Amino acid sequence: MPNSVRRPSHKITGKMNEMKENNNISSVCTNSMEKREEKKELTRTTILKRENFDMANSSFITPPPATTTSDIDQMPSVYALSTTATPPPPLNSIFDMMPCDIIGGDQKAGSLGFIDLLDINQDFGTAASLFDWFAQNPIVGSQQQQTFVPSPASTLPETSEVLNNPATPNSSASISSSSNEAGNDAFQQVKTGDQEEEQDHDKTKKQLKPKKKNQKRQREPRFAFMTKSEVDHLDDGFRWRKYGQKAVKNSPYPRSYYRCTSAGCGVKKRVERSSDDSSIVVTTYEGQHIHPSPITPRGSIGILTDSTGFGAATSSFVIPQTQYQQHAYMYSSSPSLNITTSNTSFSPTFSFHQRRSDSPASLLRDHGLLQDIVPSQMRKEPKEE
DNA sequence: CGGTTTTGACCTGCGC
DNA sequence: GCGCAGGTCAAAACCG
Repeated sequence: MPNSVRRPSHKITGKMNEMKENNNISSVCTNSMEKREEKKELTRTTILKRENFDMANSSFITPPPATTTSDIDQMPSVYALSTTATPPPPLNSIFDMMPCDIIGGDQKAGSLGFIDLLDINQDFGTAASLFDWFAQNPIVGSQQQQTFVPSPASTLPETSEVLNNPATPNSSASISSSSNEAGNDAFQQVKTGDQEEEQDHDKTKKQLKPKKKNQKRQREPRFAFMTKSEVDHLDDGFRWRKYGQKAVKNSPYPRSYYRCTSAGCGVKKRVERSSDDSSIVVTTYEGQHIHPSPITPRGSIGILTDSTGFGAATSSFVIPQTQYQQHAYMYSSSPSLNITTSNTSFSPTFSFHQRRSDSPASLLRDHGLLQDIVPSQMRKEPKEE
């Protein structure tokens, strides 16, 4: 499926060669066959994981394999950053039992659908997947407090990390839905709050083609998450075309740029590995999908769909998400960090992730990602409350 | 042949 | 203005 490296080794840039010499990076191979085989191996892992899940019954056929013996086995450490103004709306679905930001920080209609979660899950590589955890920890109902397992204080998060932003990956949000009008409104607020992007859809193109001078480039809201995976490009249910790759400063790993292949859809995403922990992949989405996911056929999982039929068509979940807190939250696994959900309104009792040099926030901050995701004012450390 | 990836060149924003 | 780094373009190569 992936074309992998299609050029002879001599085509690889010096930087890449350098990277290969210094790291055991799966994505950096000067030998195309090597890389291809490597990809196959990774894909195999992915498939195995998917097979563990009974799509028809929405349950695991066999217990998902645990990867560690730590608390992380119990539940994934999930970190999230949300950048919107108010708490998310009520979650009256399966999402009630999920860290909302995992399934999407989308302000319009929820981002990553259940299917998409699966897709992500399937590519978690060796990490204990979120889905694994969900399957094992059927937290049902509301008024439930979820305390996420802390990640090792000395290192990066062990499993996955979600950084949320108004924008979400496969948000069906751009398509109006009776079930999430509020979400749409909220989304508008979010967009206008951040920047006036009425034609955000066309904006991307504009900013690419005739780059007018003195016209400050405005970016789509972003949504980023971190996953521990051997696979760089996670399958999120959408089709992407790689349009660029750049070496990242202070990082041996390159950053790849992808664009949604759907006509008119300007959603982009970039994927890079953490320089500190090569097993962690940081995926950043930018923009809103204006179309259903083309690769979410596992419809039996579609527990929730949106009334427009959009969600139904895609088997993706649509969360009438509105706005999030106008701060960068860390859905942390730290014992002191809790997420409490309510059945009437999603008013998570967020606790700010304590500043730690090795925290995901600082990680992103230090590596230039956070600044792209979270508005500057929000990047400021939350005040003690 | 159409779609995707690769990759050097180019553009843009920003700090100095 | 200059240099740097991030982001994008687009031709060529590649794959099914």
